[in-house]
Amino acid sequence: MSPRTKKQFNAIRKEKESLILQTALSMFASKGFESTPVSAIAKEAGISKGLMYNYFESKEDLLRKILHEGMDDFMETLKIEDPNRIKKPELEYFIRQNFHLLAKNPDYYKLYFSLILQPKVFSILENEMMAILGSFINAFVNYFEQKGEKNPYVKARYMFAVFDGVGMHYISDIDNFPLEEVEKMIIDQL
Amino acid sequence: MSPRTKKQFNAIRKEKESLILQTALSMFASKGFESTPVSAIAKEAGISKGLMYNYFESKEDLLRKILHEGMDDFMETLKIEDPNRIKKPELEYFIRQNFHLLAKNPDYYKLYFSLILQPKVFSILENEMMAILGSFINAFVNYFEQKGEKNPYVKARYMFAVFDGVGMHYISDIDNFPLEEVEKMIIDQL
Amino acid sequence: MSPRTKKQFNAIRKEKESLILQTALSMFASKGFESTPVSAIAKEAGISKGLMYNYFESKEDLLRKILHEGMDDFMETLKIEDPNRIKKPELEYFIRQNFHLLAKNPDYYKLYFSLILQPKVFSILENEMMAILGSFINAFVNYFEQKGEKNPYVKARYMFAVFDGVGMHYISDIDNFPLEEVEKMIIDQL
Amino acid sequence: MSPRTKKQFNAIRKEKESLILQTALSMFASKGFESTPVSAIAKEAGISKGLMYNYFESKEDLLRKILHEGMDDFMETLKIEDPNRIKKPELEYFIRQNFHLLAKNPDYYKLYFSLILQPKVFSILENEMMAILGSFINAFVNYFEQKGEKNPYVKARYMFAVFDGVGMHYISDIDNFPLEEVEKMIIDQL
DNA sequence: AATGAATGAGTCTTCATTCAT
DNA sequence: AATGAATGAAGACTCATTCAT
Repeated sequence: MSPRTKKQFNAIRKEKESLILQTALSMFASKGFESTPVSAIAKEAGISKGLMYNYFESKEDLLRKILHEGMDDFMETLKIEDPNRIKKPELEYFIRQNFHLLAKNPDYYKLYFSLILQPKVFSILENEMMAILGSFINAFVNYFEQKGEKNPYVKARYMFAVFDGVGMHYISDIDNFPLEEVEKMIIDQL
Repeated sequence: MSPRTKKQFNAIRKEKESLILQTALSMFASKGFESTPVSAIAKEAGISKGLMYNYFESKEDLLRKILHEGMDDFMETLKIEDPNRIKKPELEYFIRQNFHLLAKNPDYYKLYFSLILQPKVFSILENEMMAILGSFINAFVNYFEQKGEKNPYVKARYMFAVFDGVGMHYISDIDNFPLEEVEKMIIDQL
Repeated sequence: MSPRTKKQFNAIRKEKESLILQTALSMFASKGFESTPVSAIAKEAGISKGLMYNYFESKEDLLRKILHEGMDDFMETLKIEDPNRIKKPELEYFIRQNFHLLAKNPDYYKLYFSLILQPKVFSILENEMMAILGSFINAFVNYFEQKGEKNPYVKARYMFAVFDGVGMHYISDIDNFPLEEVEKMIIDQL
Repeated sequence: MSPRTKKQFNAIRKEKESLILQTALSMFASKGFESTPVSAIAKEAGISKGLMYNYFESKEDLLRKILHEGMDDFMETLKIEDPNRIKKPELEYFIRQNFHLLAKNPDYYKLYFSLILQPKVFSILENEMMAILGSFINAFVNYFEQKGEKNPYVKARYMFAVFDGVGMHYISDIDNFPLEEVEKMIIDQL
């Protein structure tokens, strides 16, 4: 009968928030953002519509939080020690991790790709994504410069285009796309 | 006094249809399909909402026609004589044309990419797109086999992933992406 | 090359008007008035939408003319010589004609019943119909009075209710409804 | 402070659903189904358009529910113990009830008659109505057989045609149609 | 913290009618 | 007399969001 402590409250809140995020991610991925009503997410998550707005300011806010969470994971996994002195093993690791995340979390990437290409949604994250992409590109440019490559910037942009292209094709055709072999091929090209 | 001739009517229809298609393509590309109301297209095109439905059965029909037109252009431009005996110059030509279309028609590709990963929309074109992709992949596999490449299928899928990746990054950042140099790099890799 | 005479023009006009009326009647009967667009009638009749409005002021006008035509037929067929001195054979004749028209022209009665019961449409014809019904009822009241019936007015209203009820059930189930036997039964009851 | 209980919600739902059904019935009866916009029902009921769709899936669903409710009343009131051994008092009771319902609920019958002959709407209820009509006709056929009537089937169909005819004329001219006397006349004829 | 009734702006679509030719 | 392009006013329906309890 004693009132719950603040800690308990927070734990419950966090758990419910996570449930909503998971549910929304899965539904956005399979039906699309615009085609998934807030009411459907609430029903699937087993809570009321009203309560959703206790956790997220708006549907857009919910989306933003999902994408941020994924981006945080991404950044976490792909942290580069010193972007100015990146070495080949590190680069290889980066690429492997990149594809590893993809294979491990196809739902998230399905959502990511389906959203990133929608102008309206893209605008929500444009700046953040560009900042991330920019920092990785810088690291790659640096690497290719060290290697004495002729057009380091071109090569770097090309590499990231390749990552996304492979990602897209993989999540579009998971059963047939030869992800591992392609990964090998890319690494060999370095 | 006398009614317009059939020729006159046809001219009107053709012109207006084209106007609507152009307007819609441009708006779908910049705002997204779901986020572009029919009313907005009509206003932009300077016609009434109702007239849209004189030319297109539905918003979805309009989309389908836009996509088909683009696919026809694509097929037209990239026709390969004999897919079983493709030669290097032909392949080069294919790649150049591919990027040429991209640079010439960024709006179309913006739309194409924004749709390709949305389950609901994708189903509209799934079969047609898969057939096209499949035939091109076959031609590439064939080419790489002739060249004695180790994993022709892997290489072919990789190539198409690269095309889409480059396309995506180009249309996401037209001003900065070094399309020509990347094209050169890809051709040199052959 | 000589211009058509006024007579010819009139003949053509009349023919086309009749074509439109026929087409509209048939379509209204099978799909309903509200569910039959003017454009569909025009197409079915093989003329342009615009021309329709050369013949009829509006869709409602077209409906009114159809109904009037049918009512004229009805009146024509069921003319009663002297409503004040109606005799049994005349009454029998009236009833027979009534059912005869029904069996001969089910399409028209389908339309008639489907419309007469729609408030909006009914208001178009309310006065005219009521006048007609009223005059017939008077004749019947008169007849039943002569016969020394107790409640001539009640009997008369009952009779007309029966006519419409039988009409409705007949056109709703033409194949099974025993129209002739029912007719006989009604006449025997007189 | 605390959310409403389930009971409270149920009470609200029941009351509002009933309000909408009543309002819609009344408006459909006076203006017709097709000529009554959902927005008008909402305004008349003092609620928003959107709320209508919280209670009914569609305008057609609303119509269906209204009709079903009326049919349930009808079935309830006119339950016949053993359709194979129907007796005269039971039959009289049936007829009286039939007309009683009519007089008590003219709006519903107005709607019923306005719909019954519209092909599009009729298809919604065709099967159910036909089943009901069929079962009653069987009971009547049975009764007339027992009575040694010459053409029991004809007589039965005639009776139901009469019921509908009287109903039609009554609801078309409530103030003047002598319903009670007609009822008496029908019963006397048995 | 929690509910779901309620709102209202926005979306697609239809169609009677007009009009330039 | 004839065409069909064009309009615009409606109509059904959806859904993010608010709010009383």
